[in-house]
Amino acid sequence: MAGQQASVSEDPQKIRSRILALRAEVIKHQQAYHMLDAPIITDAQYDALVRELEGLESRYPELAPGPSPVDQVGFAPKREFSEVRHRVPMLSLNNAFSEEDIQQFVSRLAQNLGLSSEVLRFSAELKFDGIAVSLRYEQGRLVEAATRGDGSVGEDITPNVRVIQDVPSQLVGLGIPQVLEVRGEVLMRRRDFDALNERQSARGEKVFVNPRNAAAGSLRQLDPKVTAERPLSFFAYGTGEVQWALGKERNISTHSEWLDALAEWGLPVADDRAAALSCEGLLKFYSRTLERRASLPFEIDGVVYKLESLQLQSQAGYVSRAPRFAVAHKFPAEEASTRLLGIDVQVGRTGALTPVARLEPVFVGGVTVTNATLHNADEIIRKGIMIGDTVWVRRAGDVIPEVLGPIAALRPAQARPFVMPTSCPECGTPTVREAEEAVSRCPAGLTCSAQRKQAFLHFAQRRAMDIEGLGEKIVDQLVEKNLVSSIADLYELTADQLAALDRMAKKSASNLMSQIDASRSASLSRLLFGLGIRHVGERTARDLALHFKSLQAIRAAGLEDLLQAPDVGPVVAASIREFFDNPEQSAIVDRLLASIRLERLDDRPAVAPVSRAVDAQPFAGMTVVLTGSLGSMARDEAANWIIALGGKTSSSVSAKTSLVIAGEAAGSKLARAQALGIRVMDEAAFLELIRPFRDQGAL
DNA sequence: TATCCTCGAGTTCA
DNA sequence: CTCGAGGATA
Repeated sequence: MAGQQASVSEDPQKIRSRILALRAEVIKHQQAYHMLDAPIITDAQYDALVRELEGLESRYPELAPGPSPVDQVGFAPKREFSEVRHRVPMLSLNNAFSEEDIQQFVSRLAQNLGLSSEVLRFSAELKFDGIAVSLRYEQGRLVEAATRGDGSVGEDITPNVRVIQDVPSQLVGLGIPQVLEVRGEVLMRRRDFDALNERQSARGEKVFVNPRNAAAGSLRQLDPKVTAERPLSFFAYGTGEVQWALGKERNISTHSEWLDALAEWGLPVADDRAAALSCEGLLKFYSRTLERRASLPFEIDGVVYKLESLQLQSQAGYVSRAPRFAVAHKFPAEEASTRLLGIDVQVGRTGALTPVARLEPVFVGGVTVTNATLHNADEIIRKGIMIGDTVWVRRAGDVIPEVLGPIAALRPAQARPFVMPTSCPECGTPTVREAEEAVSRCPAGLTCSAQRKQAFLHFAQRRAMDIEGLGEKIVDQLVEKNLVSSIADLYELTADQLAALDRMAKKSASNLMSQIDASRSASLSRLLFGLGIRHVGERTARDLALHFKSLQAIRAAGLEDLLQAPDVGPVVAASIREFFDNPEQSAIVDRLLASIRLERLDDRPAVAPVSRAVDAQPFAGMTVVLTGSLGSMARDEAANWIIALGGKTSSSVSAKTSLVIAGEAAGSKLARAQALGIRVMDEAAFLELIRPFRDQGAL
């Protein structure tokens, strides 16, 4: 792929051609990014190209004649817009990717200034993923707006910026300079982006890959009426040219004071910022912001640190195209492009065929991704993905990677479309697809080895029979060696049989044996869930157990009886009947009952409400949603506390939700809660709330 | 009948 | 975590 370090030998001819190739590549991406608003590679990949080119050009200046694209901050303006020359150039920032980079930045700066690094103080702000613009105010009135362009000449986008609600056309307040150039970022909030895309696709118009592209595309409309319909936002983060009226200079000595002043005059300045931090404080700001990244209403790609003292800033000066006194501390990229090598088809427990993308490994969102689900055939068509494409992969706050879509320009001639197999890839049975359903299924049931394996894994999982040690590797072997053909056979396995398996010593075999034995004493709700009846999940299994009180009663229940149980409708009732009417399944249940003692109906939250003692129950009558990971206790435990203290938990945020408790790395649920204006509590506050009860040892 | 709310099912990587 | 779909409710 482009951007990989070619091992350049010392042959001058080769170095020269590498430099020329890199220059061509960099120029191509600069054009794609700045002129067409359609980047082909990620910022990180682009940065890598630039770094390699810079390295070669500085080591071998004699082989690199003429101007280098590296010296261009951006790219020359599109011809449709008239040019604006920036009176103070709009520079870019140097990037840092690690703590070491930051420490180095601080100590180098201290050295340059002849000061100790401990005395330096910095401001910290968000680095918005949007479009940099410069707004010129004269006597407080907006007179001109321009894009960054190549840093010295940008495009005149004044009519478009005038229709952005966030941008005041008139500044308010006292002590406004005669001339004030405000530097800031135009961006689109996530919610606005989603809504815009929905509208675009409803109208059959182009949808945008991400908010940044949407903002760029919207800002550079030739017709400002179109821009006016696009929900753009603006945040100010600095200044360009400033001229004070004679004798009216305001005493501003730090960067943070400037931001305060801009906010005072009516310009939007992001609240998420910090002043006067030490190097250590910067790193704290970074990690705190990284945690909150997913729950912010807009996208950011890092944080920016600037030396506070304006006087020291001017002492520090500039290196070619970036200030020495500021640095961008970038987050790991959330999006990356990579090649789609193939699409495999997996068979799930219910026989559902799921296409899975096999990707060339790519580092995105902090991990290396090689697989990503594509859900179903419709999804692949909707996204227009073909095998062999270069695709965008995203791994946002929500852990699970997602293929966004192909980069059309990079589609190879031999790319081929995906075809859903018409027979099961595991057992060859012809697949069926119900009308109106998105999934294809293998109808073979337990005859299909893939489904049989999944049945074991489901039965053994923690929330079902909780047989630790019965994982994928072991199940594969048990099934392939025909040691078991149904879950009932598990209870007839011997320690010798287990010990004969690969990767199974005597010790682990006997551990597994005792785990299996331990599961012989179980609750009805766990067994019901473990059977794997379609549409009967953990919750429904529990409802059924508590309603019918015995497996016999459930097996004997007719459709009418089943419908009486809570949350059971015609589809679920039919599925239950079908399961027990199947002679094969029925025989398995009979055999299981011979091996298992059902000792309880249910063994989870036998949580007694804490009523006495501190009589106010903090969660009385509330519906609470937990999201993110709590550092100090398991989610289940937290849920038990909420139930014990009068509340109810739910898995999704809706208008009925009364409270959201957000742990670390909380994602979309937190964002949704904020959108709906629902009360949000962090872990510390939650612990504080339950502390009196915890101290008493209730639970 | 339409809308809202939950549940079930499938999935990734370290 | 997200999607789709089943069930409850107005």
